[in-house]
Amino acid sequence: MRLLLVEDDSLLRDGLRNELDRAGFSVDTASTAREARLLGEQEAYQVAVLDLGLPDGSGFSVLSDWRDRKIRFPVMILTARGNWQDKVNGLKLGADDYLTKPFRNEELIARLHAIMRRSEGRVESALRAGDFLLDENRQSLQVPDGTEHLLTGTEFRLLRCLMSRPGQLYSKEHLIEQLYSLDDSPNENTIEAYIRRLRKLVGHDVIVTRRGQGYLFNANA
Amino acid sequence: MRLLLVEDDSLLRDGLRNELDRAGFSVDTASTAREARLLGEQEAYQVAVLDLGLPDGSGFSVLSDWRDRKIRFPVMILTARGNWQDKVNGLKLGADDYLTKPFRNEELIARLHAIMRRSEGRVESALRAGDFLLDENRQSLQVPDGTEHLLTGTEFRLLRCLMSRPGQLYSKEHLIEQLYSLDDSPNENTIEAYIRRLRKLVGHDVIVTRRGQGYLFNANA
DNA sequence: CGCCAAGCTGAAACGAGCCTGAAAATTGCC
DNA sequence: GGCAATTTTCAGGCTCGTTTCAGCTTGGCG
Repeated sequence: MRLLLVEDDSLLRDGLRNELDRAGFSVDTASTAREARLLGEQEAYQVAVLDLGLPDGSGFSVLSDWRDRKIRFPVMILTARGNWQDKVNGLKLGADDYLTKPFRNEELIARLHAIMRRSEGRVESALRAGDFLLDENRQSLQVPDGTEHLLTGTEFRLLRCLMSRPGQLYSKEHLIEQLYSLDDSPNENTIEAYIRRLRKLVGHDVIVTRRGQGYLFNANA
Repeated sequence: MRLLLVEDDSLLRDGLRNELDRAGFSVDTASTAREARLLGEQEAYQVAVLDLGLPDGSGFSVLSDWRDRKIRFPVMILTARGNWQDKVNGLKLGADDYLTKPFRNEELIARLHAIMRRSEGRVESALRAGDFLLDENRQSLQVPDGTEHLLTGTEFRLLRCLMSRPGQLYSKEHLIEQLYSLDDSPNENTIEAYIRRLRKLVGHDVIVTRRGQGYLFNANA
């Protein structure tokens, strides 16, 4: 789940990146408006966290720029406490939520999950496909016979990607883009290795290989 | 589906070629205006991607040259950010779309499909001929009795070519040109072999042989 | 009618892509 | 710093899509 974090204060940025990493996001960071615009246009994120106070221009301009270009991932705005005006402007420009500093990391993450669910038109915090249930909070998978498997971080993110649209074909390249941030892309074989491990849980035929094209999740196999 | 990629930056060029390859195009590349003019005139492309910044003359000259010579494949122009003038000039000269760097590869590919559909006067992303339906996304063929067949990469590209203009005669030579890039052309018998496999799906008489001339798709056979 | 060229066909050869088990590297934690 | 869990890589084997081959059939032409 790719996330773009736009924050100029390096201390806060690194702290947040760390926190978001552990929460299962693939984080890219930008520290300037310029960088933010570029990355937002070039890469496919599921969500962005945008601090309004940037050295080379307000975060607003970044946001409106993205929206002009029909870039549509949900955006969470960060701003200093109690700035009424900012909130109105932000939401007007199409921000999806708004958080005043200081805040607790758990709250940020919870709200991020919320706006992402909303943007996918989802209500519950678990992903269902056939008799498979992927629990976002417990990072676990419930299989048709009822047993629950705890997943490692990467297992979870890969499976979430596949299960988010059952039947949809995902190339290995695309999956790598989704699971990792820009600056560390592993070998494609890594995906094959994880597919193998997931198949041990869900059953071999539930994840279908389309040779030369990619993989897809097929709940009724 | 042949595509001419004109881009002088070798890094970007190779990256794009890769991406376009996977998207099912047979890509030839040119890195200079001279090369671009030549290939555009000599070969039959369905679409071209043209960077404006070339070492030996602007991409504009290439485009106007093509258009003067009544070469009519759709052209997607690439240019640096926010150059209004370029956009106006480009569209005036008969470019079909315009993308500013940087951009996301998915966007480029989506837009390429769009301008190609437009240039063929087609709207949906599936190709219909009689009761046959070729689905670009699923890379599959629906036959008159309703069953869906998944196609391999080459089967798909060949069938797409034939179905794009039902009744149109295509020589084996021409089909090879369409399916493969300049630097790897297989034996003509390869086409015969694939025709045979497609006939097993669509029915023998739906693909008509014109001895010494080629093949054509005839939906009502 | 008989010859030749073009096309058809089944099978085999080839190679890229995928799978697999294990080893190596990395990360997190005490 | 050392241990355990996780992630990533590697090498080998296997599968399937692609291409070729050789023999056969068909159609056109004298």
